[in-house]
Amino acid sequence: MELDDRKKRVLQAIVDDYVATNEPVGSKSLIERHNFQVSSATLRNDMAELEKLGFIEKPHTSAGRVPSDRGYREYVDSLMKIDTLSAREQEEIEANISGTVDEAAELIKSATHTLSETTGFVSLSMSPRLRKSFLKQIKILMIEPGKALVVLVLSAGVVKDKIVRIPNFLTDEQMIKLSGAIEKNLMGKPLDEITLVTVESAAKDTEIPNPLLKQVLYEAYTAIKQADQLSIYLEGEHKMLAFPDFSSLGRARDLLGTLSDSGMVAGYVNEMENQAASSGKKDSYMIRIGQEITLEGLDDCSFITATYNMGDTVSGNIGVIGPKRMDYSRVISKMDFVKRKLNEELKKLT
Amino acid sequence: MELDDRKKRVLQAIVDDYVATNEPVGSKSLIERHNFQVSSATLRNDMAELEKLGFIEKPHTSAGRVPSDRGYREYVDSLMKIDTLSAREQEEIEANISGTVDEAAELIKSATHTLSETTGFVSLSMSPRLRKSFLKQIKILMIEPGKALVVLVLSAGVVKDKIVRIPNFLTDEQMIKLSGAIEKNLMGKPLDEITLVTVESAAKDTEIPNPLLKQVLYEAYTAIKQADQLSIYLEGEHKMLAFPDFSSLGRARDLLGTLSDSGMVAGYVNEMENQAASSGKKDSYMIRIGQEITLEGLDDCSFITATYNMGDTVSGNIGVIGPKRMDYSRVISKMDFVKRKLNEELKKLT
DNA sequence: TGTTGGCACTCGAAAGCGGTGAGTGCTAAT
DNA sequence: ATTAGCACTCACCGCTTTCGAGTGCCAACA
Repeated sequence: MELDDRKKRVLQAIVDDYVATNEPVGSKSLIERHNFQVSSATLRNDMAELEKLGFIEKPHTSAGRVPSDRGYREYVDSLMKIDTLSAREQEEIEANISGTVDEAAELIKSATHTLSETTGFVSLSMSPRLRKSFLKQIKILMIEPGKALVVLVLSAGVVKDKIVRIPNFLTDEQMIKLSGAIEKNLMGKPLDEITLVTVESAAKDTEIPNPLLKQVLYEAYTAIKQADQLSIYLEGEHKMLAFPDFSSLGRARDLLGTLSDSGMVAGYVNEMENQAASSGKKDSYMIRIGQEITLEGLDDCSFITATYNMGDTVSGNIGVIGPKRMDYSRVISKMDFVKRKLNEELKKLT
Repeated sequence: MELDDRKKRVLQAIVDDYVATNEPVGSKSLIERHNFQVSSATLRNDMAELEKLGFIEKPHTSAGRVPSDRGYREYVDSLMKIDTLSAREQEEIEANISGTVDEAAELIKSATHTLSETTGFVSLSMSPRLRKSFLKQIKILMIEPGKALVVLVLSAGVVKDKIVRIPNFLTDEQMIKLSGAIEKNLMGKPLDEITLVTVESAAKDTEIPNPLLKQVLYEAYTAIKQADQLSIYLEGEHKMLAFPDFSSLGRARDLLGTLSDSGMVAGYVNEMENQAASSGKKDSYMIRIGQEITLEGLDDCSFITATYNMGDTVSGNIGVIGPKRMDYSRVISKMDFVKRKLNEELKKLT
């Protein structure tokens, strides 16, 4: 069911106009704004057809047409051409990302911030998926009797730590010995291959009494497992209130309510990433429109994400959430640029 | 200009009714709901008086009265009696705070969460003011050539760390020696007494070449200074949208916009704390109502904070932001209870 | 077969309008 | 100082009217 050329143009024009004006667009105004070489009656016929095919719909009988989710989908998949950013825009983004920050987490946060600023939407980032990164160092520092700090240094330059409880009577020297033994045996292992058993066997050849060992090893293990937990960072939620699309208090509340459940959002982003990966994605971005999003209250939103990389095995996501009535071309090109800059900067860190 | 007894009762009744119904309250309905032993005409006179004194005002000529900021102020300062929580409420709060968490930051976060849940408002917490805490340990861990991790252990059981850049050719042993020297000299010092000079002189008696030293010391110093920077955590912003008081999109946007600037909010909380401290506060809570709040868009809110303590010298704040048309008594008693529980749990940690 | 002008029809948005009722201030009597 | 009474105000509700952009359909045309 291919659309003929003019129908494509019509759909494209409807999306463009609707995005620009937030008014349902009618056959007359289409003729005025774009120079189709046909009459409004002809367009009316085309529009009726497009509606039958599910690309557009009318809010009520006597109004213009509005793109449906499917219409937007067609638009982003084959109608729009991605535009390039002006030099000034590029500079602005670059200035914000390539700052003085040289910790990966800070860098990612600054990219997220820039993304929200430049698009005016909600932006988000997922922490890097560290499962596949490997342990470069693990140190257990005695803080005081009964309390220690486990410090993990991972490939890709990430450092994680966790305060843990340990048996009171463990001495400083025992701890150093133990820490060394664990490190020697786990060094170079990817996080997802480390199990409690691995950790326990790593400390076999120390002569520390077993009952003391047990707890420390378990805590070290939890510290490692905690390191590869995903977390999400969201920014600019309030900006959604600026869009007429959410001027109904109810919608706005649902939306912000859902976004406040960061675990849920994180899960969804993760799902998107997995789907894209398993379907052999070709694009540099992933996109979900309106009802395609399974999160409550995001029916009027679009969700666009991209993947950043830290080294060969570690990656994460950045993304934006905006009204589905958005200028997809601009947003995507902006996100793409932010992503590329972020990747460049991350590479410098390693 | 003291209010006579009945006028006090009238003001109190107006606040109570208005909080409960969100409708301007008139003389007739006052008579109905409360049993004043006088006629509505008498109350009208009293109300006219109260209005002249600035405690109440009318939204428009032919409507009932609404408390002014000054009215609320009078109410919280001398009219309301703080009620006690039911056993069930106490249990609910206790269950949420005294969890398995045993890191101070986590504990504070969980208290903040509970606060938002139980009040239905925005809640917030400030990180502990660590200026007065003293250094228990400082370790500099070599991560890889050119990169190290500075780990600070502070009194009150707080651990902070920061990744820093160091000269490439600094060896592991040099680092250990240096780290030891710094620690020996700085141990026990309150953070706010540590200056760059202190740090530099702490490393005098190592035989490491000066140019190498300089950068490390500077980085150690910045790590220390960074540790006592204040940060704020906000939760439940979206809940504000549930209140009819912010049903105008414009107000809601202003409010959430302001709250999203966490630096600004943190500054304000800090200011509140300082004012309270310097004026010899008596209450266990601080409160700002409506226009008293100097943040933009919070004219219809009240801001209530309390202070939590970690050890003798370190403290921070928790608080809530809700519509100024709130049940002050309940909110205050809840916050007070959360604070007490939090303090108990924090004490266990040290 | 695709295109066009014409026309009756639809329906939301905006504007106008009168009634209702809770509330007020004022005054004169208690 | 308190009260009953009364005229007045004004937001709110529901109703009707008008307006106009937009539609679907039809008959005519290339």
